[in-house]
Amino acid sequence: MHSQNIPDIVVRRLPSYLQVLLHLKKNGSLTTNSQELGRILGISAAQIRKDFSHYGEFGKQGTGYSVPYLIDQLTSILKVDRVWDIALIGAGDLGHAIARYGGFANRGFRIKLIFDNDPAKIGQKIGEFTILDFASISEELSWHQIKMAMLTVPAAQAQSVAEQLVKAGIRSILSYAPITLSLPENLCCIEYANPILQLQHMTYYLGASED
Amino acid sequence: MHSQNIPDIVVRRLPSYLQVLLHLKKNGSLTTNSQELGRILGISAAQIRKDFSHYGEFGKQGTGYSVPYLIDQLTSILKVDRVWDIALIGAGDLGHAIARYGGFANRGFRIKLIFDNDPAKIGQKIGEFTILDFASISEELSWHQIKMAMLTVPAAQAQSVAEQLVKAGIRSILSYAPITLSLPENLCCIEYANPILQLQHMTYYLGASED
DNA sequence: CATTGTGAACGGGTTCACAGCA
DNA sequence: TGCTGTGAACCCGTTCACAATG
Repeated sequence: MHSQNIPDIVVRRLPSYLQVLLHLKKNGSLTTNSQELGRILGISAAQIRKDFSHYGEFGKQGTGYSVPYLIDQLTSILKVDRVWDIALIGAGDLGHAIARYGGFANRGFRIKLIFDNDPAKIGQKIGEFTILDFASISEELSWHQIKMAMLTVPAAQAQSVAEQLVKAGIRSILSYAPITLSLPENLCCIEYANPILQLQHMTYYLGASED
Repeated sequence: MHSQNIPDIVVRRLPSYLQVLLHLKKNGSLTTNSQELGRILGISAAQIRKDFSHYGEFGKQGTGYSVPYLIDQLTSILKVDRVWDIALIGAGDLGHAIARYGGFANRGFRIKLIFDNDPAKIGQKIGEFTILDFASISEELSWHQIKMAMLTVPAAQAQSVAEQLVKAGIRSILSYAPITLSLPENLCCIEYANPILQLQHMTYYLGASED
């Protein structure tokens, strides 16, 4: 481990490295190298080596990297060598879809509680979950020691709800609301999931002739 | 309009500018300025002015920007001054959820066709849609003049399906599959939607003490 | 007088190129 | 020989600072 302040742009690439390594492992690869990883991810081999070098020396000259060892290292660095419980806030269509989606569990994340503030929804079931009253969020999060949330409430409520989440102890928010949240950034880490923005980025590059 | 090769990192910010402007307009603002936009988005005012300057001079000294005018400009630049039809590939849980999600229509995107290759699903209904046979994708896309696709098939099939999409005329793919697609990049623009990667990025910053 | 548009300066991320090592 | 790890060079995006202007 070499340095304290590793650029966030480096940190953002680590999860995709882990994803590729898990894929390689599933296909039976025991070793890989920076060139192969770069080819798969579409980035340069030098960049991958440099990124790893922020955390230590994981490879062997002439051989490359041990896939299982590198997976262990990245898993540890990303702190996903454990299961993180998540609170889902907002039991609308999107919230329902996410609650029913099974893809998180096998990657170290587990949706544990679901909240809404609509009296008509509170108490109802989504699969195994019972929708809880958002008014009780502080006690529930504290009891279950939950630090991460997914936010699927309407845009108009997202800022206010996010502020209450931080007050209730949430330290990371993955927001599906199409607004930029304003929170004390030393208290809470925010990521946005917004397919509209991604689609608009792509239409930019679609030629005028194409319809 | 000043230049031809505008950095992609600039292009990626344009959709979020548009998002904020639409939000301001809904709240009744007729004008804004680079400082306000920067504050809302958490980036510097200089950066916003520089970004706009790639495309023209949209503001007035001393006054700032007209919100409706800037919306028009960005809408045109991003080519979202029209409706884009989208093909949804994969009618699993995620595909169903996206098909039922109503948030695309009011932003210029419309899911038009849904495909799957599972005989048990072909012909079934999702809301208004009938699931079509993936084998007929070329004719359908060509008939409907569709250039954009959302990919919600299992990871194991994603690469092969993506290749067939490109052959069938798709030029932009928003992929929900947790793998990196390898496609001729002059033929197809790819975006990835992968909440796992975003969650792993956030756990990196969650202190060891927090559980 | 407030705010834009922009050349210049700055800073930092990427690539290069090679020493070092299995 | 093959590939890593890394200082140095390079490149490019961001910020600065100010002339221009309604």
